[in-house]
Amino acid sequence: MTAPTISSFNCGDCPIRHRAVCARCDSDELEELDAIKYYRTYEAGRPIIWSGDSMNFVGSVVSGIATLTQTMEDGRTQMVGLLLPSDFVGRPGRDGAAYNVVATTEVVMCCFRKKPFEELMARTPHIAHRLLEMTLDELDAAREWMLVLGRKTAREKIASLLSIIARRDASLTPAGAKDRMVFDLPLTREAMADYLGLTLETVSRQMSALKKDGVIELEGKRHVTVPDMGRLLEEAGDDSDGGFLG
Amino acid sequence: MTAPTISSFNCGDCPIRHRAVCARCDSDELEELDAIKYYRTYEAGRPIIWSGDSMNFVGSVVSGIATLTQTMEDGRTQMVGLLLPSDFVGRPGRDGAAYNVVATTEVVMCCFRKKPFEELMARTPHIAHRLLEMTLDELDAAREWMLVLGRKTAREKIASLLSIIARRDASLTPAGAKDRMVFDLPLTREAMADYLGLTLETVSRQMSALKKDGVIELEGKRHVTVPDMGRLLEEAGDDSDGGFLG
DNA sequence: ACTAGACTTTGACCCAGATCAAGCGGGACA
DNA sequence: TGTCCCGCTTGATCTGGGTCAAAGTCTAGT
Repeated sequence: MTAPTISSFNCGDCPIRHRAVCARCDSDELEELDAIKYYRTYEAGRPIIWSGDSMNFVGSVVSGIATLTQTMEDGRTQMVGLLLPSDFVGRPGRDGAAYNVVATTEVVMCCFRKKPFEELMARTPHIAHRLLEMTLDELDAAREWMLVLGRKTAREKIASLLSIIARRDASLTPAGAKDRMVFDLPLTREAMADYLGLTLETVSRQMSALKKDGVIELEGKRHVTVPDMGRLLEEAGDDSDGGFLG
Repeated sequence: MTAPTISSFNCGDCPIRHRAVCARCDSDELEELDAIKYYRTYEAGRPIIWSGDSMNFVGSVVSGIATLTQTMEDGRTQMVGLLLPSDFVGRPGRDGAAYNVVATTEVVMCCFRKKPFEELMARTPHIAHRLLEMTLDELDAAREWMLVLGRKTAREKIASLLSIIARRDASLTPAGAKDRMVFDLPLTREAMADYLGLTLETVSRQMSALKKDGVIELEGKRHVTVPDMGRLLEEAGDDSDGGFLG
């Protein structure tokens, strides 16, 4: 699966039809989007966009996981976004990319050339509106994340990240058992460290500590079981189960 | 100046007319906004909105400075937004406030009851569009801030904050001398600490260190002179003057 | 199976920044 | 004019997490 061969969806069958930037579109609008869209696949580890490059497209993640990162000249890097299916990449109205976007797993993107998309958006409130809603959600997530980065201990940071990933998985599997939770980490220890502003050694140590204390169970490095979600949320420093309601 | 007496602007004379959520509105749209707006003044130190409260209005900061903060049960607090004139408060489509909003100086808000504003926004692309643009800017700022919180040293954090404030002041005084810069800190040492994820003692020490090293000059506690902006940006760990271009 | 290489864990040590604890300075108010 | 209070500075000490170093483990490829 090395070649950038394109799978092609009819929008009606698209797995992110109801969550992406097109979620609110009616069939006419969808047809217009259909006319300017194209798919593109990126292998795991490949850059999708490099900071500073001029961007000629925007688009949605259809499948896979990508990260948004910022880097300082000396190499320190901070993840500033974790892109999941339906998340939007690129900023209408801006030319140069502000961040590095890298495929963590194989990623399929539904792309739109920037100019036509901007024009379409200008006359399609359904799109602009949905994009606003998604951006507000991202801003909320970023602010939650700022509390984690600025004020939480290493243990709380790890617990926070695990609960965020668990919560997201729960939203895909709606019939969630509230207590027990099982999922695979989509990130390496290093990526977790970049997410949380830690070193990978500290991430590893804290994972081991949480395991020793029975907060999580590990099978291999990536497969996580949380026997008691409430306990994990306490460890994260979030007031009890607020994270599920907020 | 204790009473919540209301000054009343004609929108045409409003100091934030061209930067706020109404920036793109034509005169008809402005009239509609005018019909549902009201002004409200908050004294320095007063809460504007408390996290969890249900919000019956949204609005713009007309003058003064307010902070957005998040707090953990044990009192650790992290600032997640610094609201300046023209910044928007509240989220259309959400009932409960997610953050504490507190007036740092005396603040005048131009408020809209939420329901009518949402209705107006739904049929006024100029408003929705401008709000999207502002939200994207805030998201960018939040991501910049995440790099500061996650990866910068205390000294770099202070230098970053100072350069952000200097940059903003420069944008109001467009004829900026590129090198030398003079401004007043709008924040206490404690607020700076909450902004940067530090303690107030560390903020104080790093301010002293930057002063000793000639990066800044201090007159009183709040009046800052930056003799060489390039130097400050170096100290912030930003690649030279990228901050002014980005 | 065997080896290569990437990812992870664990240990020993160190340091930036937190914590604890005095003092300082300047404005408001008696 | 004093004194109270709040914001700020500075010093002494402690510690969570970083740094450096060495093994362990999993997967893919030969």
